[in-house]
Amino acid sequence: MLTNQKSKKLPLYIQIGELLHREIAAGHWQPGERLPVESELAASLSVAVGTLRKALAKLEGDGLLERRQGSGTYVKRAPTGTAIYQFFHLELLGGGGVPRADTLAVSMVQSAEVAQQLEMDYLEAKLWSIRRRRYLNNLPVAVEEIWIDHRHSDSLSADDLHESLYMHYREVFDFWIGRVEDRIDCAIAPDWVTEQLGLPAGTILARVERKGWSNSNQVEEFSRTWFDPHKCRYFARWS
Amino acid sequence: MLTNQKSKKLPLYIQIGELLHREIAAGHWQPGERLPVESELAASLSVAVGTLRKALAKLEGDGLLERRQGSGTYVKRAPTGTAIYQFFHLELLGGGGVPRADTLAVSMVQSAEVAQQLEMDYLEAKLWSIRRRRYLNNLPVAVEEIWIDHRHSDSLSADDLHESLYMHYREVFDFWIGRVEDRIDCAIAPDWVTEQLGLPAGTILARVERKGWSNSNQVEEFSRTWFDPHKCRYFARWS
DNA sequence: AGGAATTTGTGCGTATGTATC
DNA sequence: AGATACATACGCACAAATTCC
Repeated sequence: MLTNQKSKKLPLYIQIGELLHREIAAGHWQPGERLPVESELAASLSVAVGTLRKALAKLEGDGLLERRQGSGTYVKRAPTGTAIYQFFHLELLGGGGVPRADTLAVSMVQSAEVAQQLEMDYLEAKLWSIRRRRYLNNLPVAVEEIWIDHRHSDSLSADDLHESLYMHYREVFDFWIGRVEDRIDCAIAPDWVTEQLGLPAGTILARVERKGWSNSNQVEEFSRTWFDPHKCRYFARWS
Repeated sequence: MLTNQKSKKLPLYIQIGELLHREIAAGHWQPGERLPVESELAASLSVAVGTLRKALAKLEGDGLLERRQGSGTYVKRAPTGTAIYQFFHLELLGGGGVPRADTLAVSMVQSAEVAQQLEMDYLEAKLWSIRRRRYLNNLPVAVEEIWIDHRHSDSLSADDLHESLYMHYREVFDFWIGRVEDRIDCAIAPDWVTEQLGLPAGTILARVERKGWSNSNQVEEFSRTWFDPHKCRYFARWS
């Protein structure tokens, strides 16, 4: 017998939230633009202000909107300039350092483990692998491998890539990373990593695994960064 | 005791949330137990139901409570949520884990290096050193040493300390930690650390160095946490 | 099985506080 | 200082899920 999925009505605030999400994704409100004030928007959508607020709060939590008391509700802007490094959290041991990266290799790979991290439908899906070396004040401090869905681009070569991968995403792939999760530990680094850093094979290095979500809340990248703890460290601020 | 600045009034729903958090942490409601119904709880706290609901929703988001429509609000048995302890950022490799800590030793020490981190006037100043072992789901995963200004307390013993050190600060020392900075790398752990974790001397472990600022923006604590990367890892979310 | 009571979820409206412009 | 816009807090009515008889 065919499945008889009961079409359940979603709560109004969810429907409103998805509607607004679609509007923003379609570009009806540009990044950085201010949305109509709550009372107007609620009236135009024929819902109570409280219901609209609940929808907006959810979108803010997803990183799609920014709400500022006394000012307004804004579509989150794509990061520009130095803000492109807002998610870069390595620093020299003495603090700071100017980040730079160069691309070592770009290749098409297949990895069920990574596909799962990217929440892809097919674990056999093809992925772009990008291997890069990272510098702080021109001192090589880390090596990383980044995986993205191959469907973002038919062909990809080291020459194509911007130095800032996040800038590349935004300008070429038409999305940007709005949220990431990092997990840090240490382990024996693969040989190709230690080679690039001029360290003996089998060296234990610190490792950062990252999952990155786009502005439309899709998992878009997974990466693994190995850094030399004698040269740099990961930093975090919480409040 | 050191003086601290007058605190700004927090929103009622935050106050209520923290109150309930403390009640649960203190075990006044056992894991799995159902809380009083919203209307009663709100009445007993002299707040509107909506305000209480906002507090409960936040605690649910933090993984401390579970709310079931038609049934009730329950204290979560094994919270996997990440924000049970706002500034505790270790998790098991599979994710989550209930944090616990016990105190190994409390002593008065002197360390110019740490005094500098604490931005103290006299580098020869005396400090309290608190050494603790940390657990996730009762599995020992990390060992840490925390230093604070000795002037916070004339005498300090392991028995005096709350299990949550931050709660101890707030209730006994009359300040609270509102912001921290973590720096993560890996290094050879001291012998007293590897001993406590049952690892061979000279093992390389992941290390978190933390500086904590109080509500009045003074550096109040410095700590060094060593964790076993085979058992847990540090996590961070950015947006 | 079924219906009533209980409990949380949703939605609405309003008044007041607070940050920003 | 005043206007604007979001944040907080209150209260009420009804819907949906669960529990109990």
